[in-house]
Amino acid sequence: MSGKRGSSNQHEDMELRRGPWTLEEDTLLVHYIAFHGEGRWNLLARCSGLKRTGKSCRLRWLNYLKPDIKRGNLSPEEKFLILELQSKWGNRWSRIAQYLPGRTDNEIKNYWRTQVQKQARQLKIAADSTVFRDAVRCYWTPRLLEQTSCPQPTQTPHADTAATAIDHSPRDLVQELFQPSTHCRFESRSSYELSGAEVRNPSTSSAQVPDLPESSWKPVVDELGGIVFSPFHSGSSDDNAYSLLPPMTASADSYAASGCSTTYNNCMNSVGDSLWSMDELYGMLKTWMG
DNA sequence: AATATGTTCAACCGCCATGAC
DNA sequence: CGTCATGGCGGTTGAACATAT
Repeated sequence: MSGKRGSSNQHEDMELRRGPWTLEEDTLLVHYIAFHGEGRWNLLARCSGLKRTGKSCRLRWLNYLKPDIKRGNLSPEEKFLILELQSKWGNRWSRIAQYLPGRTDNEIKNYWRTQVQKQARQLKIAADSTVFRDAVRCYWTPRLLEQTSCPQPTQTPHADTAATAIDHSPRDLVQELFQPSTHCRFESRSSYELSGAEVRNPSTSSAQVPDLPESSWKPVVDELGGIVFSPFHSGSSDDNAYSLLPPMTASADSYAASGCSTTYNNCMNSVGDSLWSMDELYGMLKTWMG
């Protein structure tokens, strides 16, 4: 709480309200800002008649009342961006939020905690571990990409795409982040790189997926911080597709076309058709990742 | 229908950086 | 240079709601 030290004034002496904001308070805050603009939050709190701290007013405005706040569920593109940027920058939520127009750092943080960390807990992996990040990139990211209408790479890759993409829409940024030649590769295929289009439509793509030994399907961390991709593919389009759980319903053809290894299929088959065991999945991941 | 458990997300807290004095 | 006020950030909490038993 700010303003604890120093001057004792009338505003501090009066009882401050806490908890959920009322419609009246919201109206008061919106009208005040309409007349006086944002900023100087403590002054705002004192002069507006709100019995709130400046911090509370600022938070309410930035996270809820500001006109350009976007409502509703995060799009696949936005989720993809969160995963990708979090892997680059860690929990720099405000920085990540700069690349998702209309989304607040609080919302992104909540998404990460409720959705992403939940998966980590279920897998019994630390959310900040390399294993988990690889799992995100190998299972989750491809699914989100599938649900976007991109990537259809058309632009020249950037060395640091995010740093140059602040004015882009999430979809633009997804496309930039998903530049195949810089971000997607496999350890054992130095000359082979998946393009986004190939990933999206593996069964119809003209991609030349080479025959590789099962053991070669091993994701590696891209030293540039780009996407490290595994071709596991889900046909699912419901919300479960956001789960880290491996695909249950994708056709054998699509797996074959996408180059899915028999090791992977064997693992998946061994897990069963009804429920996934997180322990088994984690064991498979460990084996699979070497 | 009642209760327990899990999930979501708005709001708060404490710390830190910055700038004014 | 030290003190203080302020704003911003990331972590955490808890009420409301949803789902399971």
